[in-house]
Amino acid sequence: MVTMQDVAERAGVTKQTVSNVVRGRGAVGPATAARVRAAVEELGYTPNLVARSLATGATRAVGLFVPTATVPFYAHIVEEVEDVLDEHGYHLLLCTTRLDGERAKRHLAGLTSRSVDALLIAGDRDLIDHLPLLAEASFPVALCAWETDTPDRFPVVTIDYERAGHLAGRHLRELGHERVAVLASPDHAPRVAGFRRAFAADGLTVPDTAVHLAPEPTPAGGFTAATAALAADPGITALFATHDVLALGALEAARVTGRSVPHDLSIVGHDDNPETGLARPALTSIAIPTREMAREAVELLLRALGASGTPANSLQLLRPELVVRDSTGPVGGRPVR
Amino acid sequence: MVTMQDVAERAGVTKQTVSNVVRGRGAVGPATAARVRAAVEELGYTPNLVARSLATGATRAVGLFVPTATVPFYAHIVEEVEDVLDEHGYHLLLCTTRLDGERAKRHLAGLTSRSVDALLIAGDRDLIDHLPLLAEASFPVALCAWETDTPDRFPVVTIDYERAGHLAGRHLRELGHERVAVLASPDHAPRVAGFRRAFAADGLTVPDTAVHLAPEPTPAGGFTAATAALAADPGITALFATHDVLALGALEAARVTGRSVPHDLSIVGHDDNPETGLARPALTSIAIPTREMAREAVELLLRALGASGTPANSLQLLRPELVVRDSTGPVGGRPVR
DNA sequence: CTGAAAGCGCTTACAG
DNA sequence: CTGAAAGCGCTTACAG
Repeated sequence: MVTMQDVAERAGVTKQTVSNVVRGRGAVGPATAARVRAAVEELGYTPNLVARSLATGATRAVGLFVPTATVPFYAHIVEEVEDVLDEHGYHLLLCTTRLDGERAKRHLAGLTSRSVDALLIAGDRDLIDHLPLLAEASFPVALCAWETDTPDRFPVVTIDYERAGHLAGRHLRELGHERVAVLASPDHAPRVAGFRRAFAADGLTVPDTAVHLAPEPTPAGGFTAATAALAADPGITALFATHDVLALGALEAARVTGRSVPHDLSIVGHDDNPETGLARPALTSIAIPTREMAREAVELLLRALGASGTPANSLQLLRPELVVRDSTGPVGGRPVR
Repeated sequence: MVTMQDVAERAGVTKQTVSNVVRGRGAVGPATAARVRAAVEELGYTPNLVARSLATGATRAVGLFVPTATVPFYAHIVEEVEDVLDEHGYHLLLCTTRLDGERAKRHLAGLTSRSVDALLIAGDRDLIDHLPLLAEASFPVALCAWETDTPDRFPVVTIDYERAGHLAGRHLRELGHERVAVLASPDHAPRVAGFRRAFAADGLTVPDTAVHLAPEPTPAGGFTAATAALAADPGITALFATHDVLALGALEAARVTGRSVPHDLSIVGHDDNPETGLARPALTSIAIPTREMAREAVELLLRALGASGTPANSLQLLRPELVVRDSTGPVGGRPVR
């Protein structure tokens, strides 16, 4: 491996000068600089980043924890984080925790030892018990995509999930729906609360018995929950699924029970997952600014790196938006004719 | 930050001894070791990985290039790679290239400078032009998930895609299909070739006019291609989609043209993507051992790290399997009654 | 079983 | 504008 010293000898200067030229800093005469650059070229010199890191105390790498990479929501976060890092010349160290707290802890310990300059934790509940370990971390830490029990020790950039639920509820209210049900994943309490608030504003109640937990966050789970909801109260005219994949199952349940969507049953999803774009009828959903959220979180971290070192401890809420498509319509919307 | 020297002073030994205790190597007396461990505990010492890397020349990090993280196939590769690395105490440095050759090149340059111990490139055509840069890399490089134009400079672990196409073709032949069409993505020539071989074995030809390129790897692209195929030859009884998402579009095209699947039209997909499990009828597909492939590739790299340094330059082909479900049936299968 | 020395390849002040 | 020195925190032989 060719070192800075080799280049220096070749160019007839000292390695300090080579360092200056390579980094484009410090004052170097144009003739000297040219000579150094030529030597770099001839020798095929490339600086040893590890040595640089040891000297500067910065690795130019940022760690990212996500629960998994196979769920599109997190895959988009990964890509956006990488984009921002790339723009700033940083590398991405990825850790997926896969519902495994021990694994999460192990990775955390590994990263803590100076191998990253900052750490972003995206919606990772596997890590929540180990968060105290980070209290004494020597680098900035931020959280994003956090829905419930938001830790207050670190800055958080997330979605206003309560508002998301409210958007869904208000949309159904504006269409005149009164008897409705909710298909929810266990972690989605804020969405459900927001949904209820929209009904409460009109003096209506969404009872606990109308909230059906999906056994798993898949179309099959949504099918099960929707079937249960329809059986519990066959008179409902609309369904709010706190996740698009659950809405997919609800669509199937409507089909099986002979209900036409949206004429007999309106369905509104959540996340506006592009991967569910093939659903028919096209799903009305709540769009989540996932990539913007990830970007804000990384930039917050990177700003802290440039400045004081610790980011301002704040909670930033990104706003979701209602996207109306074909799966929702006015109550009693079936053409009478 | 507390250093090894601090621990040494506290324990009344030299830092070399601390090093030995921390790494669990070298011979240290039990009493001394206990004293050192206590000092580590009290001071909250954690070794500086960067310094260790500079001294040892190993970073215990492996780089992975993938085209994107948002396609499930690659997301699974990412997770499997990370699993294997985790088992061996390595970290994952992730780079997605996103159809951007310049970006790929930039990342490659960044990683080459000693910041990874090995590099795995998964099906990344964005990188193919820059592969020569790696010829002089000081660390082992391997490729996986490569379908066409497999570079022969590096070891490759991939899928036997030709065999995958053959499995699809043979399955349709066994069901008696003779007039068929193929919906293909441009990069999937080997799958198409294998498919044809199955027909050629029986003296049948799948003409070029029966191979329809999908404009994009999405259900919409599959719909377009399938519609074209059905218009070009309304008499076909089966369709092979070289990608499950294309098969999804084909299902829709069958519906639109009033064909019942599998009675009027058999459809076989490729990849056995779990995310397409909601298709109705359930899709017959070719299952790809994605995670096994990723595991083999990383382990090959890790083995090289332990041994000589350069892995044996070989081509390893993992075998796909046919998974029969409800979208394929015997030709002329519509019940007559 | 323990210690003193040299070195990994760079950067950061500080003289000239 | 250029050079000699010290140091980043660890590990690797090598003496004792």
